[in-house]
Amino acid sequence: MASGKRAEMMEQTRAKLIAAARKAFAEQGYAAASMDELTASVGLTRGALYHNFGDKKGLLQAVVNQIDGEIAAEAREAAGRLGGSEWESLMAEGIAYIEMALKPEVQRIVLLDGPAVLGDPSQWPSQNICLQATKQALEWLIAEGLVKPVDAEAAARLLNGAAFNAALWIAASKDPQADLKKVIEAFKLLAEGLLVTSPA
Amino acid sequence: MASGKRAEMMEQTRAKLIAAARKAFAEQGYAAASMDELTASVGLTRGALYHNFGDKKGLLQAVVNQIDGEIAAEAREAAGRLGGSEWESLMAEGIAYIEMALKPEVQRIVLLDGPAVLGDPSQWPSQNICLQATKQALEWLIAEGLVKPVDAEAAARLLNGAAFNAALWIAASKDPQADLKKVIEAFKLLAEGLLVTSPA
DNA sequence: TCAATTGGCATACAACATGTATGCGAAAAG
DNA sequence: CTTTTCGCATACATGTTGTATGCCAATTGA
Repeated sequence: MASGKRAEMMEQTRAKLIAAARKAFAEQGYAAASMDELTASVGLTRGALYHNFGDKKGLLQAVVNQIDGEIAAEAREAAGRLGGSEWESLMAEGIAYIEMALKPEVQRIVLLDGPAVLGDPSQWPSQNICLQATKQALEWLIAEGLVKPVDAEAAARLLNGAAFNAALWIAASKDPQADLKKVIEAFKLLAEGLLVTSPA
Repeated sequence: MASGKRAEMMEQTRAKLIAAARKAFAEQGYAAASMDELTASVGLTRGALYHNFGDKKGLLQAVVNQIDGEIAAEAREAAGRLGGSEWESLMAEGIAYIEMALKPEVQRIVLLDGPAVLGDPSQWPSQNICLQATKQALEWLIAEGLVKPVDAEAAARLLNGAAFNAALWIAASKDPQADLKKVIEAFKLLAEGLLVTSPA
């Protein structure tokens, strides 16, 4: 059993640091966030940080992992919510990505600072969750003969890239609600290029 | 008429600084690049930098503008090289973007560090050149009845996002040449979702 | 229960980085 | 030829990351 009081406390400090970092990174950006202030805001010092996460980059990685997990869970839920076809689930998933990426927190941490500090998102273990889901859905659809025989990984990567990048644009838009509708429509049209039979 | 010796020298220092920055940012990344080393590498000091560009971010902006200009020029050339249809030109342009984005220099400076430091690329004056070109091509195709009546800006944004993001993935791939072919094929298929009449 | 030891976190220190204020010297102006 | 301008170097102030060290509570073993 164990895990004792020691490990329990440590998990708590890790959680506190991640929460504080999530807030600081979202509000000030990664580069501008001071680790002194960040740790002090939860009653700790940088000693706790370097002991638990190695360095500033390690803390960002932990934050990104957490957010990405939430995004993947949300997307899965959105895909399963409506009991539509596999293709409709894939569309729902892609649209869920776009909507998640509208949150300022996700934009700054995952879409802007993340790639700059951690490198290509497709290399993150967390991001692979999203990509893998899209890829597997595509592979199933291809095997089923509903989608043209295209490289699933390449197509998944294109769809995700389009979705995330579109979200970045919407966030800076004057009328996010209206532009979101336009993007979703265009996204569906684009994706239908992969389908064997044009819908309706 | 002027421009005199003074302004001439200043243009030269600006050019030297931009060239040095382009090299340093590409090799070490924006955050890790030391402005002391950077300026010293061309026989100057940070005094010249802050006088000419305001701050480190201003220098990055100048570098990004230069690279983006080159990308737009290259893409236009690729689009005009083959005398195909307007649609084929659009595809050639998109593919040119993907290929440009394979260069490590472009990846690190424009795709990774640029957005983190300067914000959403669609707000950059330089990036708008690429987007505007894609958008106008789409508008023409829509007016001509060749492309479905979709919001041109949204579609352009999706295409560009897909292209650039795919390039990021290819660069980390084990077999870039093979994956590039796959991505181009998938990219064409996706884009054809916008066409009114399926090709072939 | 008590001594020994582990280890999570605080403290102190060293190396740098950016941005600003000031000064010099050559080009431009008159 | 004097005066002014201004591009750039120099010097300084402030803040940041990462490491080395120390302390004290929690664990372990008898």
